[in-house]
Amino acid sequence: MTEVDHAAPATTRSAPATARARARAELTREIKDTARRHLATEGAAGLSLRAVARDLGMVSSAVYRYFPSRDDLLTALIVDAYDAIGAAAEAAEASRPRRDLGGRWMAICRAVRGWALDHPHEYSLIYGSPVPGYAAPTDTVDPATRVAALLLQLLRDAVDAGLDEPDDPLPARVRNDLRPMQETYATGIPARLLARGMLAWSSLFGAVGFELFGHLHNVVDDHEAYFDHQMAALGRYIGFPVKG
Amino acid sequence: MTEVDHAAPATTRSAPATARARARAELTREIKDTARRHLATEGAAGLSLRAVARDLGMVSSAVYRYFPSRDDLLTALIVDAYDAIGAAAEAAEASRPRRDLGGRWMAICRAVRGWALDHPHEYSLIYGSPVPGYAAPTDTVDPATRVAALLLQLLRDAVDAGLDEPDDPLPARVRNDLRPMQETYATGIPARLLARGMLAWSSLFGAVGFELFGHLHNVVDDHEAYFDHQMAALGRYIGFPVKG
DNA sequence: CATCTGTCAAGAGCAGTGCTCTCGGTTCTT
DNA sequence: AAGAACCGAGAGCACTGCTCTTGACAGATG
Repeated sequence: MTEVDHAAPATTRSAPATARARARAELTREIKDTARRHLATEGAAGLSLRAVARDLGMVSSAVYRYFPSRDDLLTALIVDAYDAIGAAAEAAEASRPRRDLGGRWMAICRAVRGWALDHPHEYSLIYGSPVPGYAAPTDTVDPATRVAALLLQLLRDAVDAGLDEPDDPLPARVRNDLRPMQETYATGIPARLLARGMLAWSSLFGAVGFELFGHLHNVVDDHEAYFDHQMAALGRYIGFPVKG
Repeated sequence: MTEVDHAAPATTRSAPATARARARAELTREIKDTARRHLATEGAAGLSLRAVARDLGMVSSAVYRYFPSRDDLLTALIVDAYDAIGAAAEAAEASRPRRDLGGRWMAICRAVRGWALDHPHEYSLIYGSPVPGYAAPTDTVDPATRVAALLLQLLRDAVDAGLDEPDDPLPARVRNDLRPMQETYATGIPARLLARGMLAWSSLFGAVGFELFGHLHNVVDDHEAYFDHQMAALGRYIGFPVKG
């Protein structure tokens, strides 16, 4: 989405200089949009470049001018999906008062679940099994961290608000292993608390995945109430004051 | 895997009466084996009936005599995968003394992770995003419950051993929602404990999925130690005595 | 033993896929 | 205005899942 800016140094970023570049940006967006629509109905494996081209009234080979391969188109969709779920979580979290740690935690959880239910195939794309034969390029790692960054900030705020470090045993091996990332992204968060937060992190996506992928079929009926309870319990486990 | 038995009422089940039936069973197994091998290298979406046939030295249309469609072959692989991971978990759990609740919990967790790492594509098939355009038939639900059944038995044993029900708040809505399945599969397990167990259940697969699908890249290095610690913490959260 | 029925592998063929290459025409740059 | 870069169209390659037909064979029946 920012390739144009990289390639055209001396142009304003909102309106590309040439008409060609403008048309290109427009068409790139349209391709992604229809691809996303196809993704929503057919799923990732059913995403066909030819079908997308057909929908746009162009010939299949023309699409290759914009995305050199099907995987590149997929990558663009993955980046967009990470950005979208990150933005959804950020918006939900920001709507809560900063001191309401439990509310912010629940807001993030609900936003993640809500976005996943609204965009199941896009969620599968980023948190489901990786598309076989497709290796996520490095462009995807940055937007992929937005939700995690939100949770880390929440932990940091909790520490500032006086949240005690839990007294779990934490093996030295794990403590040392976490140190590099702790120093880079989680300054100020004690290791034991960080470990608990990371457990909550993967458990959140585990719960969403279980619901979305059908593993709660015939087990739970009121998925929303169930999810809310489990995430509240998880939040309390970390130490957030969650009412429930 | 039991179609022959259903269709041939008056035959011993170990040795099919006719040579033809024997050959058929043999070839069915061979097709599944090579399909599994292809799955391991190409992934689910790359599973090609023609390629499987080629490997077996037969023509593609012949495979359709054994599996009416690609999806049916996939279903067979899914059933086998559920059975295999269930068997792995059962075997690991059974190797622990019955009273060692924490050890049994950790054995199950490690077995699930170990099997997943050994068979990543098969794991993706059953616990990753569902294959698009493919609806899991009812044949798959039974073997899919083996790991969960193991955990429920563990909870039951814990109750018998005197494990107290946690004093979390549990909304009446969730309690009522869980009642039917509680009465069918989880008799004797108090609702609050059951809820915690189910959180651990989805968290276990969330953790395995996160590792397998690359979400811990550049976050954790020593995945095994990290996993062990998180599962130990989770086990203690349920109330199992896990040393760590 | 002969015959009849059901099963099997083989091959051709259909519609679809990702992707490459070439061919003209347009557009931007110098 | 000339040259370069870009673009859409079309043909074509190798592949896919799947269907249909054909001829060979095995097993039960007369």
